[in-house]
Amino acid sequence: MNKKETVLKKIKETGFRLTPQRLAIIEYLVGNREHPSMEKIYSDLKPQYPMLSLSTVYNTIKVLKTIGEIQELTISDDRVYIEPNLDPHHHFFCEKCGRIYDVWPEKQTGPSKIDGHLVHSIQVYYYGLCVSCQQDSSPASS
Amino acid sequence: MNKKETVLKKIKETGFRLTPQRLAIIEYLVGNREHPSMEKIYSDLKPQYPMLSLSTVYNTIKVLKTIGEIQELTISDDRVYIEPNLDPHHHFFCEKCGRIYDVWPEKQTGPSKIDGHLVHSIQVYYYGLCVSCQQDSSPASS
DNA sequence: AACTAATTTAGAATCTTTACAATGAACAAA
DNA sequence: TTTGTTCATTGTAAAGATTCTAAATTAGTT
Repeated sequence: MNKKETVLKKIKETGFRLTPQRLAIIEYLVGNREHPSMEKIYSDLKPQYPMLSLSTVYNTIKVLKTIGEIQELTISDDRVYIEPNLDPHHHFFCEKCGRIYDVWPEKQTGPSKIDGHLVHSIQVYYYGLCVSCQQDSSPASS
Repeated sequence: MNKKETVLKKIKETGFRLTPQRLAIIEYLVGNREHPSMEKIYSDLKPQYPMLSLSTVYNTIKVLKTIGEIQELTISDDRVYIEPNLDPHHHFFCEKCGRIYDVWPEKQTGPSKIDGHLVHSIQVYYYGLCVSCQQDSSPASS
């Protein structure tokens, strides 16, 4: 069973309904190695699915987060980015261009408890100047 | 020279002006082990400094970030939290009550470059259920 | 085919953060 | 100490992301 089928099965099992809009969003996210914002998901899908609304994107992302099939990155204060790739890894945020890069740690450290607090997930964010922006000296893009 | 004097000196040296409002905010933050939001800083200081505006809090925080005397935590998507304590440490965010706890790593890992990207700072965020919320079974507070 | 509850939709509302323009004040130089 | 320039403050408006709402629709079940 592939990833998409796994997600659809989980949707059903948890009592959520499968709608064309949700299917479209799931297909968009499965295998996606980018970190799209809500607006990006919406505007990318809108041409092909004109019956899609931004509210539904928010709603579906909430469902997918609830069933543990995506994570939300609060790496920047301007908006939330979606991480569909649950393989444990870190992120680098370029303070100049705003791009987000995946960073793969040699070994993921993941304590289940820390100071008595129960840990559900961990996010490691690196901030700085990306390779691309180190080369050119043009002004910041955002 | 204590911490407060260091910050004041740095303000002057970098060409920024020292105003009563900025002094009040700096005094509020130096030694503060909490993670106040902009609104919290404003409402805590307002009674004693009625001539303070929220705009000035934002402005002063921007200055303090520029001179490297505070960090901003984007641990939650609802707002930015200020971290006045620059001793390198991590943070735990309780998904039930919203409290932020400091977490002190045994040894801080801090590469200056990763995949070629120049790293200026690192944030490690843990998410889960805090000690306090594990004990009681009352509904979430936010 | 009918039923019920979940979902979608568009738009309004909310909330945080930024922008703006007029007023005020810090700092340096005379 | 006074003056002048530039930066800072203030209050409000604007922007932008996210949430809420209520009516219409539809998925999944009977």
